[in-house]
Amino acid sequence: MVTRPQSTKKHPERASFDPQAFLATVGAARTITQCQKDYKIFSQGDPAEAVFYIQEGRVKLKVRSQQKKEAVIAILGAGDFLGEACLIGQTVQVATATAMAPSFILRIEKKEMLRVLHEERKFSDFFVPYVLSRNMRIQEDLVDQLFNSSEQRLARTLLLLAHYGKEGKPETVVPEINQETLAGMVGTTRSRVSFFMTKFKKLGFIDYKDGLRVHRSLLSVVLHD
Amino acid sequence: MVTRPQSTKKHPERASFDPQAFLATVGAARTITQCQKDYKIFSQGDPAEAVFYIQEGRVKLKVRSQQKKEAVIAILGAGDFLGEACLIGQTVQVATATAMAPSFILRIEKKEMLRVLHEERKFSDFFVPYVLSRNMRIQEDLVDQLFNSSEQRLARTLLLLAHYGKEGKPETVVPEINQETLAGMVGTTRSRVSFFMTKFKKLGFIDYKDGLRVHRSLLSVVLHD
DNA sequence: CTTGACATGTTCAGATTTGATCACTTCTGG
DNA sequence: CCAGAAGTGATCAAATCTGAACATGTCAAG
Repeated sequence: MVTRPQSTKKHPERASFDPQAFLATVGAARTITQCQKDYKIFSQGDPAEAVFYIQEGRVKLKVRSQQKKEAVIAILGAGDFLGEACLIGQTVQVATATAMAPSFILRIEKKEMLRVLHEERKFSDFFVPYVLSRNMRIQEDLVDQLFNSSEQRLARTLLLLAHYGKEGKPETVVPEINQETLAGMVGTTRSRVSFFMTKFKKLGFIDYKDGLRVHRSLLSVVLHD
Repeated sequence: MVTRPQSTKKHPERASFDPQAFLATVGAARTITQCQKDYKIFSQGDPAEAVFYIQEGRVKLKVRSQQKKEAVIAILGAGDFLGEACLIGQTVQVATATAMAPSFILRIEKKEMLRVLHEERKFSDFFVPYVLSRNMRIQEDLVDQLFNSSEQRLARTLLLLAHYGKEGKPETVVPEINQETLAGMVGTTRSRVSFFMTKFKKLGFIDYKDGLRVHRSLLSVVLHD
């Protein structure tokens, strides 16, 4: 399963932090890239020497195994960081980061990131909770994997992608997500995803009026035994 | 699958940090508990208002689902933190933490933890890489779940528990770990674990001379298609 | 020694999942 | 208009997994 896109709300325990203010501090050691859908920010195996920050857009983090299987371990959005592992000595990227939509990506050199983390209290006060929350997100995904069937995981993924939990209305899922990617997120095969999608459609849990729409009734799948 | 016990080596990118020095700074808002095997540090659902630090010992983090299934999401050792989620506003524990061996556990009140993180640069310089490395560990577990069969995941878990990657010698696995727990870590059933354990035994990948011992040859299971 | 509590080995039928394949539908560019 | 590419729906045998049952082994308390 996969980490859901970052919701805009931040950490309740902390005064919110203005990314712009942060930008100001990193001086020259940063680059802003405006990129299109399918642009590769980095690839698995690339040397890891910078951290990336999503100003706007959506990015998919994909891992490929020796056996050529692929899994999507996270879908990240505005406010998320990528490639933080280089900060703890990871020398190569363990995943491939691809833009799923036009995005603005900020690149901060590892050295600069370390300096800012060390010297700018405001920034580390912001970053610690951020990393902790990423932790929680991944942990939830792991728990989901350990407990639930692929049908339930698909349902959960769809609900999260539709950012459920906000309002009660059926919400449109990010349109540009195909069953292949869903399979990678859920940890199953495309044929399985297709199978469940038609099942959900038949049961009225989802529909395709103007893109894929997820109904709250899909929750019953997640909750059921 | 499950996060392996903390190895003693710390983050290569950072000067090492002396937990004792850290202890000195937290003053009165900490408690040291010496506890026995099976002592519950906290239970799923408990209010989360402190962070715990393992000075010595080993702790199992278990989650129970509505359907009463249980999964072990991490096995933590000396130098690891527990219950950090309260720092980002999590109000109840999402897991149960149980000592697997006699342990020394330090309890730091949330408020104090936040203060120290904010004010003691040395501490946050230590904590950020720590949380990032936890992140990596969980992420690896997630990837393992997404890619590998339960047989492979069991093999990987055993190798990690035997802290493979240090030397080359067969190493004794923590003796006090039963198949039930292994099943919870791997995300499968006990009967499956038993089945694979006997298989591994027959193939000479593990043996029981003086506790469970894992051979490097078990790696072949992890690596094989 | 006997009992009970636990951990483990084994089996098995039924459920689920995989992986591969084929057909059908949009699209898109030439 | 056509060819190719990509996404989807569907099927199916083989592989894998679940959940439950039952047998055995070990240990400690009574």
